[in-house]
Amino acid sequence: MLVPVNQLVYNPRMGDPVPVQGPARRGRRTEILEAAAVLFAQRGFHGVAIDDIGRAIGVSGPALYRHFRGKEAVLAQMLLDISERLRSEGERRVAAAEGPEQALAALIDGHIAFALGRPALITVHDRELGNVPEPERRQIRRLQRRYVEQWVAVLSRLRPEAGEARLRAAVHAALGLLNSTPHSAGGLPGEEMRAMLAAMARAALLAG
Amino acid sequence: MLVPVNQLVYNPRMGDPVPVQGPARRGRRTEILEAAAVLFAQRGFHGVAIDDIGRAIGVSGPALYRHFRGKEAVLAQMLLDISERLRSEGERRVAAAEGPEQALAALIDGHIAFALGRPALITVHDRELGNVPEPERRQIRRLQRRYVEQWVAVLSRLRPEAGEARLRAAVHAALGLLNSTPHSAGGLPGEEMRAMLAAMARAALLAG
DNA sequence: TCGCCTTGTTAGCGAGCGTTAACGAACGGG
DNA sequence: CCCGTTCGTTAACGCTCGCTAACAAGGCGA
Repeated sequence: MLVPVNQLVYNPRMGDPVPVQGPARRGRRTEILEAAAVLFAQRGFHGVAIDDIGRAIGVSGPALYRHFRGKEAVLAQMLLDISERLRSEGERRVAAAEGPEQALAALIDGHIAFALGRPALITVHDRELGNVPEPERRQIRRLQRRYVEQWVAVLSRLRPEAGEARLRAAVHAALGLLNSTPHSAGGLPGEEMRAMLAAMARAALLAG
Repeated sequence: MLVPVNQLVYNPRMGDPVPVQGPARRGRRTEILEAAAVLFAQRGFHGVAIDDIGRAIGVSGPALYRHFRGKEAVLAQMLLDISERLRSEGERRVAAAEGPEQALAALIDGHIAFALGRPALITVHDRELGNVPEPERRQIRRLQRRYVEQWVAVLSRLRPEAGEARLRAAVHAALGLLNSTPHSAGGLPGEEMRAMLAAMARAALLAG
């Protein structure tokens, strides 16, 4: 099997170069972010060493510093990506929907797709904000707040009698329900799980 | 103010002994477990040092080894306590209820009381199992499973048409909803929060 | 072809961690 | 009154970690 040279890992101590297994050579930054997400989700930010991340993608530890300013920068970039993606996807979906019922369903479906498709990212997203250094922490919080406010806005059109504080708390609880799926994964086939979570989230939001 | 001598912290480097502030002299083991729970919830198991735990209760780091075999033993004891308490309380409540509707409401209320009353414990309980060493890990898992099965049993009497796998997944999701309250805490007065969470969990479980 | 840029490598530093060792003050029973 | 037990202390060991330094190989434009 022939492999382009830039897919080889250089390591004179390990004998001949070896092809990088993995997702077909996107940028190394992305590769690092994905490997780190899985590790952070499994063991927590402080439980993962720089060398672990490197080993997961077939390079040595300090190679990471060619792409990030440090370990905290990896986490910060990761959470920024997730928050921004949730927010923009949410905006897109709400704009494309006609009426608040459809908008709510679209928000729920989008969040479920993300939670089931990238469980590690969702896990890190709601556990590790406290380890992000201060400048980026604020930005991530802002994005998260904007995302929640989309949900609240949609929901307050469906339940105009409820106060905003209550709706916000209800949205947080519903997101907690959806975000818990990575931990309790398995058991159910994907499509059934998706439908069940959607029904549960919808019922909870309308009952809260 | 007079203080019993055994409430004084001995530390020759810090000048005169100083009264222990804190919950009125229960056992040191309990004191350590409670302080550690708060710290673990805030920063994660690996983000907390032995010295942090000691400092939180007014003693130095290695004092902990008079009461626990090590840092992991603190975590293990903590999760064992929580799991056992959830399980036994659940059993008690289910036994005291008449009919599955009341039993479900009792389980929900009990879990909410625990989540709102001891947010740090709940947080640690569903995040840090992975850091518990192997002998105790299994025991904790067994207790958790028994607790979930109580929920499943009650729910399957209310919805006999649904398969057990589906009910189990629904229960996990509902517990995720309830366990998320520590993160989104505040905003709502306690009683309103309690009632809202109960309504949401009930609706979600009956809709899933 | 030369030389720079990119992206790896290994070696090592300094800090922090969990843990153990050795010791000391207060208390309680003989 | 002493002496063992309990529960603290400080010091230090060994290990791991994040990060930097110094160097190397391949690609590519002038």
